[in-house]
Amino acid sequence: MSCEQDFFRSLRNKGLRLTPQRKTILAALHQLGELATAEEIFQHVQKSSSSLDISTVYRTLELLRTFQVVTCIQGSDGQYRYELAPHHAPHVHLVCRACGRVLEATVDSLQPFISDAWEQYGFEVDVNALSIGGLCRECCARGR
Amino acid sequence: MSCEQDFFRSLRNKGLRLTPQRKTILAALHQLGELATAEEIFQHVQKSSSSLDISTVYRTLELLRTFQVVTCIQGSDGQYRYELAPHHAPHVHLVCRACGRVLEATVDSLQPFISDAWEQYGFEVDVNALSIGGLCRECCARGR
DNA sequence: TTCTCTGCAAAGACTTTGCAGTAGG
DNA sequence: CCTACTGCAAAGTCTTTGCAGAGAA
Repeated sequence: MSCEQDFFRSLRNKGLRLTPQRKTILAALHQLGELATAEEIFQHVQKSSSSLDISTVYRTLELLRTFQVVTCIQGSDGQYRYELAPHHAPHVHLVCRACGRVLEATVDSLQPFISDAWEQYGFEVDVNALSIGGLCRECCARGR
Repeated sequence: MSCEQDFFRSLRNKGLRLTPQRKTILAALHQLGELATAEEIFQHVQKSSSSLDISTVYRTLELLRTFQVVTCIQGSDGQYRYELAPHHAPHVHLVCRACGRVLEATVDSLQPFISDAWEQYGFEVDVNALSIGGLCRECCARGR
């Protein structure tokens, strides 16, 4: 995966190292695909018999975040959730406050707001780490 | 403040009670105005010599939230911040990921997105509890 | 070899919960 | 007078940190 190569290069530029643990976590992120918590990544890695510490997961995710290899949002439960920075189209996460489900939405219709935030407030919206709270179809119907 | 009257009515409807602590916390929210953490509300109340427990603050904020008297967002530090549900125009919070500052933006330019989320995904956006991450003007300039 | 990284264990920050006494309606 | 509410203390959850040994470059 080219992603690892890129990451390795970024690391080397700063005198940092590509350890097996870091490879493993990067691989887990690929496999999990969707937004995953540190704990979920940890569990996933445990299953594939590699052993590593949860603190390493946190440290690595933070590192990946500073390199913009992953993005992170907070779910409705307050936990951080990570995913690989999209090579595919940027998207927004719709987080249901009732059931916690996360939908992905395109950002097209958000464009006016993004421009507006920039022009009026000089605020640069993190398009790739956007989470929008609300109620999903099912919870709406259920009258929550 | 009419807000307290309304709250009292809502409480009574459910057989709940309007205690001095609840009044105090509601007053603190009025006085603080801006987004405040549970801890800040607690501190504020301490100063005015009323004594109450931090757990009561949490419990009351949760109650106020279920009655939609307050809305709550998470700051860039992951803490929950509360404010009275706007009688004034709904607004969005722009949260700077670098310095934590929170700006308020109007929701007008967000309208296309809100409609889109509803039409395409059946998702009802919480307009009053929206927090958008990004970089504020200063942190942008500082090259973060 | 050098200096970053890891695992371990412990601490930290914020929030929630159980319980017995207090007090609102 | 009933039962919701509070303060207290303790536990819980997620995340961070200090340190000494391991291992990448």
